[in-house]
Amino acid sequence: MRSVDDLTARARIREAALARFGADGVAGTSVRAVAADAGVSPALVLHHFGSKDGLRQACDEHVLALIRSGGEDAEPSDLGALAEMLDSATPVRRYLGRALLDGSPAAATVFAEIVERTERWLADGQAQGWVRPTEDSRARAVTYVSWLLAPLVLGEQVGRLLGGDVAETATSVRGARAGLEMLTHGLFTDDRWLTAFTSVARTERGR
Amino acid sequence: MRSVDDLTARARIREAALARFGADGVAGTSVRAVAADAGVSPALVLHHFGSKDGLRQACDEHVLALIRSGGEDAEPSDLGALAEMLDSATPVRRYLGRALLDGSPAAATVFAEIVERTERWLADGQAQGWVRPTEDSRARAVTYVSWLLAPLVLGEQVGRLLGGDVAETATSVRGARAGLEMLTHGLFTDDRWLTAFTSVARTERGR
DNA sequence: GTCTATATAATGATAGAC
DNA sequence: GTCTATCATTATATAGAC
Repeated sequence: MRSVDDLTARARIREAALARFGADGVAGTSVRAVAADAGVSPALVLHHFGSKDGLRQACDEHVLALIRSGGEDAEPSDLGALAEMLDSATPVRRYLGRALLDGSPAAATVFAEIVERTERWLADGQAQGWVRPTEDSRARAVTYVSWLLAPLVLGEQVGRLLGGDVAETATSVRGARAGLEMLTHGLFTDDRWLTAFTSVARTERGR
Repeated sequence: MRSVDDLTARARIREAALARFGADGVAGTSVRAVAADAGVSPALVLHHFGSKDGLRQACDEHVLALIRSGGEDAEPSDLGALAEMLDSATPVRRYLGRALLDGSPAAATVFAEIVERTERWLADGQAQGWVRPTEDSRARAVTYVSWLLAPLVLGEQVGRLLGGDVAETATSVRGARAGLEMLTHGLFTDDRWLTAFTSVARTERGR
């Protein structure tokens, strides 16, 4: 693991901004705070990135590159390489969570790309017989990804209720196991909620 | 539906703050902006709520009361009364999403209460035979709730990829249906991911 | 590349009239 | 209850020396 002062000042600033933006949000973070964390003057931050928004964009692009590098090779979007990358880098996880909520362009791209990969992955599985068929494969992929990313945004809440620290390995293992259980055996033993919902949706559409 | 100017100034300010806080975050919202939306002077906002943080607390409590009123009577925490309430009030949804991410006390309470209700609901279902048994009912309830609330936080992303407007009825119906499908029939046809994960988790713990 | 010093605008909050 | 006027602080951003 490389230490902090191995980085150039520019990279150190970006790293500090990523952490701050993730923790307090972009609006809740001042250039001064980032500069202090990075051990430089506020002016240097703006010298390198032009403006606060420029700094935000640089963080966006950095995270986007990270996500892309950590998933294109391995099997797409299951709980594999991507989850591992996110699990090892808490600041990135937090930043991405906030970016998804704030709706930055890069976050939208990340989400769309993960959905794309997931949809292909599920289609492969369906062809090979280990994924159940569905009428609306797009909606399934989107919903699956939103479930996959949910702990990323709700991590603090999940962590508190599951005992350990947020994103502590033991904690996330409990959640992931419970999730996989529901995804393989299902949660309900019969169709009652599915049929109930379908009829409600029909009524809704028909009125 | 009651119109905006039926409300007292105090309520109008709170309503405006809820919307702004939800859209731009607390840090990204100025007292002046809230005052402008509510059609009052900035000073009046602080007169009624003491400080910006007081205003935030008032919003928290209001949302907490809303959630409690919209779920205690009906069947707890399935896609029923709660989902309906959230579906009809976009500003509340957005506010709650941000509050969950920011980790306000009220948001933590909301999350914990929903998990509590859900766990009881699932236990009932298990006793009556329409919910599958599990080893870790707590983790399952937490994970289920995080999935239930995922579209709330990732709504913008989900909406964009599913075509329609965010939280448009037709759009959310597609996602909800896909989710229920996975929860009743399961997503995978065999144990491959569950066993793979279990063995990985064992290795992780053993080292 | 990095700093100090500073301009300029916006922010949360207060005082006091009505 | 509601306003106008204002203060003190903090914000982003720039200028220019080193």
